[in-house]
Amino acid sequence: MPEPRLNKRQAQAAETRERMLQAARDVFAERGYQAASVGAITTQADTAHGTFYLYFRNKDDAFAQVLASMQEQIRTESRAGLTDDRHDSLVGVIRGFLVVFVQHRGLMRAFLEGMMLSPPIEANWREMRAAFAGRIAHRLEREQAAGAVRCLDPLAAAQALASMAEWYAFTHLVLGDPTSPPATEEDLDAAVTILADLWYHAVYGLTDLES
Amino acid sequence: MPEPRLNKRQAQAAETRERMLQAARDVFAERGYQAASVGAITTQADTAHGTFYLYFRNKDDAFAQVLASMQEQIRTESRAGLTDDRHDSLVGVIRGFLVVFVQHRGLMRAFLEGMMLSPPIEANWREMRAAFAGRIAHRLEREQAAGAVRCLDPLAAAQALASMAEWYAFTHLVLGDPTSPPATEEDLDAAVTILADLWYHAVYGLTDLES
Amino acid sequence: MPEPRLNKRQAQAAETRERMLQAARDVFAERGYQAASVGAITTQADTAHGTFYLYFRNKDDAFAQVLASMQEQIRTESRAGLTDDRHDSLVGVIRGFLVVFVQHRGLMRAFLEGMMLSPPIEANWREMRAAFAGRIAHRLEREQAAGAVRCLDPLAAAQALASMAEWYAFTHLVLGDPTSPPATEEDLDAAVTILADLWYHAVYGLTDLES
Amino acid sequence: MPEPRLNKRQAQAAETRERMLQAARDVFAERGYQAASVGAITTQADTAHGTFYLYFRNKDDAFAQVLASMQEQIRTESRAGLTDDRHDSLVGVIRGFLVVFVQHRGLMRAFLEGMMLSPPIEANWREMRAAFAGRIAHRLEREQAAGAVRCLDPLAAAQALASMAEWYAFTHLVLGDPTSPPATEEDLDAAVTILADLWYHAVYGLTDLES
DNA sequence: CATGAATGAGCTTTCATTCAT
DNA sequence: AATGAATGAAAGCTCATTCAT
Repeated sequence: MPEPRLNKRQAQAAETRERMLQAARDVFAERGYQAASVGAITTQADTAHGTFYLYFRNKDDAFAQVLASMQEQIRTESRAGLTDDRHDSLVGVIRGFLVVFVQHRGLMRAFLEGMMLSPPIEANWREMRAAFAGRIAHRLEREQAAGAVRCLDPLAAAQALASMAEWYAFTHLVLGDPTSPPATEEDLDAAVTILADLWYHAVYGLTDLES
Repeated sequence: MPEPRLNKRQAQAAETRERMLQAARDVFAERGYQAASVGAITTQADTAHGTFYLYFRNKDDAFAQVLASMQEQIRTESRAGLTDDRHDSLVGVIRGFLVVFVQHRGLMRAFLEGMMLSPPIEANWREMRAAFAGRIAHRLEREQAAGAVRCLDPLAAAQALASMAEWYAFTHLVLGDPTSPPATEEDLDAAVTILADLWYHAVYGLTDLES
Repeated sequence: MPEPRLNKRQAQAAETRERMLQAARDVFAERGYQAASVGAITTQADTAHGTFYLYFRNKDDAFAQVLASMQEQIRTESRAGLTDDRHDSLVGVIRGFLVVFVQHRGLMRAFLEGMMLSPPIEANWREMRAAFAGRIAHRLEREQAAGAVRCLDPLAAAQALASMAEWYAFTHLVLGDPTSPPATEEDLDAAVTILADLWYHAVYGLTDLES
Repeated sequence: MPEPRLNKRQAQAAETRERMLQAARDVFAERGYQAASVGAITTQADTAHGTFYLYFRNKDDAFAQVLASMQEQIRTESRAGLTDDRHDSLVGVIRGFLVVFVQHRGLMRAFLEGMMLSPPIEANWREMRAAFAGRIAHRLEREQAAGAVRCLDPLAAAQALASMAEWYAFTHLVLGDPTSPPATEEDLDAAVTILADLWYHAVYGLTDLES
């Protein structure tokens, strides 16, 4: 059984780690990937400069941990209940996806920035997207098997549709005029509507090409 | 007949400017927006360090000029002949759009990176996208008026579809394992195919919602 | 009793700070305000370049701190005992004033140089002089009230007399052939004598104008 | 007899020289000694950058020529008529001296700045002051011989009194709050009054020391 | 576990001066 | 006589990282 004195130290360490991680989150979200500095993080965490390196191997590692914690949070929250209705179900999935961009605005921005600069971050993002596209592709395959969807490459289609949602979300909900206020609930609704509509028709729609 | 005396110096200066601009292009494309350094550019251009500032006000100005020259080239080349056929026409537009991403791989990456860091660059990109989306929206409106397209917000739809093309192009043709070779002609063809297919059905497709 | 663990680091830091400040003093005194470089200071202090910025916000801040330390030293030393005798007392004040110029030759030169280049430094100097002139003016007023001094604007007179002392001191004790040795004790004595004589007659002398 | 074609060139060259000198004057007066740049001067003179070096050996040389032309102008203008009256005569001399500071405000400031940085400029200034002090000393000697002035070192006294005028003029008429407007006619009058008064009493006044 | 002083490579920018034209 | 492109040596400042305490 661990002695209480050690436990106390461990507890304090855990508390420091949490504070540091939260500080990193804040700073990365506010300043972006490059502009975030170790000094700013330790100041925010109210620790000494060197303490940073007790919990992170380096700045990149800190960013990776921040992203990981964000992704964990997303996984926990996004248990979108799928209904029977194809369209409602799609709307639900898209909304769940977009909500993430709104909630983690600053971090998503930093994520994209980091993606352009650091291969590991790019790989991270690639995985995230592969998971999302994979689920969509899987669903498309089943619907194709059931004859509900016309013939198209399920994976490519899934990636393209995910791209649409992702980039539309990013440009409309994350970027936006920095002077103007962040995205509102109405912006989110409008985005869900147009994306779901196009997505639905892209997949289930029939055109003269099929006739 | 122009005097040779005057021309010789001007010609040499023009040559230097061209070399410098090309060097800036190369370095920005290779290293990205932030990591590019004035020193790397002048080394590449084989000039003295200070010469950089004869041709650019500063690093940002250099990047702006590089982007401008790229955009100029794009405008010159992208006179995609539109055919009568709706689908062929769409394929042409999309292909023209994607080709840019393939040709200016590194620069597009730096562009996106810069977008996240510098408001003027973001504004630049915003304009570029507004022009593209505007043209699409305009076309959608006309087709709606002609009854060929169902009721949907033309601008929002145009932006969403442009997002799809843009981000799919970026992630598949620009990003990607830096070790693996760049996108091939087949990658391009595949991208055009899936994007055109989805786009076409998203706009012209009819589903049970319309019945 | 202070813990040795804490003290050792603090002591080392204090020592570094002192070394850095002394180095800054030396370099500013030797090269002047503009020509002094951060590199020269850190070389002199035998520290890394970046260490400079641990102790000073920037070069101007370093200069301000150097001046402040000089002024502090002056304040500490200049507790000139005033005697009852008007003339002796004046000689004491003037000597105390001049001694500063001799002791801080290089720094006074840099001070004056900085004054011409940087408004904050000018303001600093202005304050210093206002304090000196203010004290003189105050004394003149009292003596006027006592009928010992003829009618003249006490503040203007104080400023003019301070100017005389200041500029004579500067030109004779600070400037001068850089090759020739600095001012000697005799130079100082001679300066005190002439300044005190003129000052005394300027204030207490009677001429045909008063008859 | 020189051919007219050559003369024309010479005339143009003279005109360019004049323009360049005037531009240098303006720039040095406006920006000061260090901050003045060759580029600013040639821009102001509306010539090519390199042309500067046809007329000046380097920046220091340009400043020296500017100062020389100013001093020439001062010599030409300052033929102060001396009256029989000692006091009036002194007022005239002091006023003539102060007027220079008011008229050449910016240049005087640059002069002082340069003095602190460049030995040749310091030497230049030293000469200028020696001439002024010499004339005063000479007059004092004559008056001492005539028994009108008490026993004091004529040269030292002249230097001290010149210092008073010089530094009071500089601090009150040249420096001044940069935000406040430059010295007015009233400032000048006030300065003349106080300086003449103190000077007169310093030289001709009798105190208890003489009794 | 926590500290924070110290490091030093690296960056952008300015500008006096030269010299081929 | 005039040009102006080219040079390159400085300079100030930031910040990720290390390590003795």
